[in-house]
Amino acid sequence: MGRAPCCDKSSVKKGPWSPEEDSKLKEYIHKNGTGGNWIALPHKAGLKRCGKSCRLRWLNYLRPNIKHGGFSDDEDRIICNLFATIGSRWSIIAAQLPGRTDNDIKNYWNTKLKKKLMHGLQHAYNHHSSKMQQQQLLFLTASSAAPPEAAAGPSSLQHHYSSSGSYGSNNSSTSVLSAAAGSRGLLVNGEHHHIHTTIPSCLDSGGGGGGLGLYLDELCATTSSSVHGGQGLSAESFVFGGFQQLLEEDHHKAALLLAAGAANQLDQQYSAAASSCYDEAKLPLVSLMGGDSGDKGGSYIYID
DNA sequence: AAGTTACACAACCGCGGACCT
DNA sequence: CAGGTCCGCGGTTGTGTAACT
Repeated sequence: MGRAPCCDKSSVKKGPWSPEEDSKLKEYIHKNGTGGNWIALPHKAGLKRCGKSCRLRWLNYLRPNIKHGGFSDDEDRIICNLFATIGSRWSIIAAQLPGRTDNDIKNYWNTKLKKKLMHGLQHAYNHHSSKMQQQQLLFLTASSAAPPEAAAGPSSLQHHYSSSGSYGSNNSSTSVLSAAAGSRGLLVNGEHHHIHTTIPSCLDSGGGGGGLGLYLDELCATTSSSVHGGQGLSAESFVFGGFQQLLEEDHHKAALLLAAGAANQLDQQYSAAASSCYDEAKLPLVSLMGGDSGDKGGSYIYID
């Protein structure tokens, strides 16, 4: 037995709302409130609409004090940072931005902010990696590009952390990061790859050297690393994403490019760190993680 | 000027979970 | 406790319009 439909689809109007419908809905809610029952509301308000449609229209458009468009740099930063920490939990992100709706933020992210970040990263990457300038930089998200295995989340994947240095793990941020990472999948080309992170000397805040080995045993893997202690990646530093670098000549190497910092800091932060680290890196440099502890932190990830 | 493409935004859909009976 | 109902969320699709050819 299937789920009962929320309304009679054949008798409700769909598509864009007319000004008359808007005013009916506004007037009704101003007089009566939502009544805690969106299903019954359209009938009471004299609207031939599904309750869910009314709810959406009210919350995303008609509700007082709604702001549309024109996101500020501060808002960009907040969105990036929250996306880094909790992933695509738009309602939670929206709660931090008065006047913004989850739908608005989601659309803004998908249409503008993601591209803005990607462009900044690609620009910096190309600038500092002439060897790879012919290669394809591909944005990846679990929902759109990663294969089903990756989209299935961490439980379907095997993550092994191997330590080749002295670092500790932070369980609290592990959980946050795993949750965030679980919503994404990062495809690492078909073979067994080792991913290492290391702190570039220029950015190391003094916590000591050493690298983190993160083994990805399967074709696909979510990425997560929350090792703290100065060497690792922190939840706060994990901004979004992933990029996949498909290496044409060295075809089994793939790279993750994880954005760092807020959108308007990307070029500056990435460029500075990448330029000082790139020369040292024997393996393809694929990622910079911006630090959460001020401007000193940061890590690279590379894959061999 | 007409046709096509790209983009931004609005709206819909289906699922999971909370709540109620 | 089980089943039904509804809400809220996130992903996806649809639509209008600006930009381009």
